[in-house]
Amino acid sequence: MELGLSLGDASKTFGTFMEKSNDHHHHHVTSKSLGFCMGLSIGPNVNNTKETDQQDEDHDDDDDEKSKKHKSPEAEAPIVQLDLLPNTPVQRNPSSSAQPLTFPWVQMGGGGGGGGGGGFDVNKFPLVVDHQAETDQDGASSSPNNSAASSFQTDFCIYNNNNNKRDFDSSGSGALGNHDLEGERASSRNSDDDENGCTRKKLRLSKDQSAFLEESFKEHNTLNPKQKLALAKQLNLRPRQVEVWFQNRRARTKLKQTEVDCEYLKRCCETLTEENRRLHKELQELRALKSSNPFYMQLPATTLTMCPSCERVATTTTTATTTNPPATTTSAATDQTSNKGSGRPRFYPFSHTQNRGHQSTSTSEK
DNA sequence: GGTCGTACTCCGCTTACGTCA
DNA sequence: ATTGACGTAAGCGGAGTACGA
Repeated sequence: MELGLSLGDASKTFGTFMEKSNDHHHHHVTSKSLGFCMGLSIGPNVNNTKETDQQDEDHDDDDDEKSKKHKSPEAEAPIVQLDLLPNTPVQRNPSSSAQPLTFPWVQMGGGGGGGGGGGFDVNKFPLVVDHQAETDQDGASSSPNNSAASSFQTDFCIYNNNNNKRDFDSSGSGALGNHDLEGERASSRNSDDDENGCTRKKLRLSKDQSAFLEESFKEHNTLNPKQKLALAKQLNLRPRQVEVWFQNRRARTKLKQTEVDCEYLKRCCETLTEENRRLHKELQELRALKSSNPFYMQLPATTLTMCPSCERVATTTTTATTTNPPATTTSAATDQTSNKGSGRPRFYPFSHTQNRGHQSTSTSEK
């Protein structure tokens, strides 16, 4: 009797898994490839590569070098990829794709007395905050972000008055006492924060601004200085704000990707545990069958082995007296030790010598 | 060519604020 | 009205890189 339970060459199966994983199919480690290896591919992923390639195409200007500098960490993201970019609709100008994106708040600002061709500028201190007009405009969208922007403008009034007009804080939050502290903590690296003579408080970007940035992030998750300035100008934000937004956005993407990876690996682990349990049970059953039916030993053994390379199943019938199991479980080293000096011929159903694409599962064959 | 200082950007961590249930 | 959880803008520090002196 011969029990040919080939679990495959671990290393080869791992390679197979990796190849499959890179092929956008992140299935579980299938039971078909009986190799007990877990592919935790942390190699370069396709999506990021594509993204950076596109980025390279976009950056055929002077800023190429700088924009390429910090590419590598992102390129090493795990292969388990999920498009985490929300499908945020951005209101593009449908009439002309060549024209820059326009947003309602830009036009509102121009027509609503914002002046200076500017729209709703969250970074400029309004001389007079027309709160009624603001709420009227917000009424059209009823967006909480817009309302946040309104309170933000009110806060700007506060900061524009030497950080001391706390009574004007319309938000009524309990953090008023931190305003002076905020002012002191202004970073020297953000010198543009002080261009208006005061330090800035944290703000909420408007819905449209976020949508625009999101669209831009879809195109390239990093910015070169030129793009940053253009975005900042288009959104009436400071370049530093655009920069921070992209940094935070990348961090969020990475965090979510990590969560997805973790979940995927968890499922892989569960699958492999279950597979391991099943194979152990199968092995026990076969051993029990072997002990209970010795007559079975007289029959030619049937070896069902799967090539780890091409996953082709080969069935071979041979005599029990002249063959050894190709591999009971795992390593060729084990086979080597067990057969050392025995002089027994070994049998493998695959003629790998004729096909260089298939690696032998045992070194003792050579 | 090697070294140093500076500027810039990135990331990770953290803080603080706004929003919502 | 209060409160805790959550999302996120922003600050800070360290690291890496480019560039000129």
